[in-house]
Amino acid sequence: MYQKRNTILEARAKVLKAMAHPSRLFILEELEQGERCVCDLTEMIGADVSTVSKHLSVLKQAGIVIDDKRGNQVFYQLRVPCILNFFDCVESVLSEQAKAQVACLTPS
Amino acid sequence: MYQKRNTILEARAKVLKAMAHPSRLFILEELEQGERCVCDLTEMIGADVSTVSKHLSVLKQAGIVIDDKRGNQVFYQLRVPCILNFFDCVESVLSEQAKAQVACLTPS
DNA sequence: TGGCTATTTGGCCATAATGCCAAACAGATC
DNA sequence: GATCTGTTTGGCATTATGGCCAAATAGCCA
Repeated sequence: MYQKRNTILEARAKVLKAMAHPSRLFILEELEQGERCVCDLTEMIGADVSTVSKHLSVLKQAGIVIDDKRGNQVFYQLRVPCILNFFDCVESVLSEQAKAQVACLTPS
Repeated sequence: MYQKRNTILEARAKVLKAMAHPSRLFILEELEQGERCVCDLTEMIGADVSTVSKHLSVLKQAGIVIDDKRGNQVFYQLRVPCILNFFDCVESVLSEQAKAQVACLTPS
């Protein structure tokens, strides 16, 4: 039973881990607008193509994006768009942090 | 402008990274039920106390939990409960994966 | 076929994350 | 103060991650 729960937690952790990188979050936000080829994303991110390709492969392996080869380029798109709803919540973590920091700096 | 966007993405990535570990997800689920002391969590997780303490410190630094020392024990609780809404979506990633796998194995 | 573009893969290095043990620290109790 | 319990911190070994370069692969077009 515990084993089963752990398996689920590991699967979830993998998905989160796949998202937990600035460039990969950037990619997800871009894909929210529509599909993008590797070359587009590479130019926007400003890293080596191989680096971007590896980020995309991480997202793909996690099941978050899918790829579609057309001609000699590969287009990626979101497979599970709801992924992005989460950020409202992440933002609230961040704004809590900000509030706490202000409270810390404000002489009471 | 790009700089600003990157700062935001880095902040979000930190929150996700903090969550992206099975034991830390376990902790978050437990805390959803209510506050827990380090000793409780340690027993449930079955790792060294120091390990669990470090996981908690990761969550705390990310702003996801807060701690409250009472007597000689420390109780942790969720600071941003909405964090858990996300898992419906993560589950849909996982079920998509499962579907794809089945489709792969099924002779067409 | 040869050359061109787009993408992925392998190799390597630097850095970060994980987990344990041991030691330090904090609070309670005697 | 001495000691016990609960928690955190430091140190270390192991493993994973991120990024670049170089090489391999795939599709196009002449």
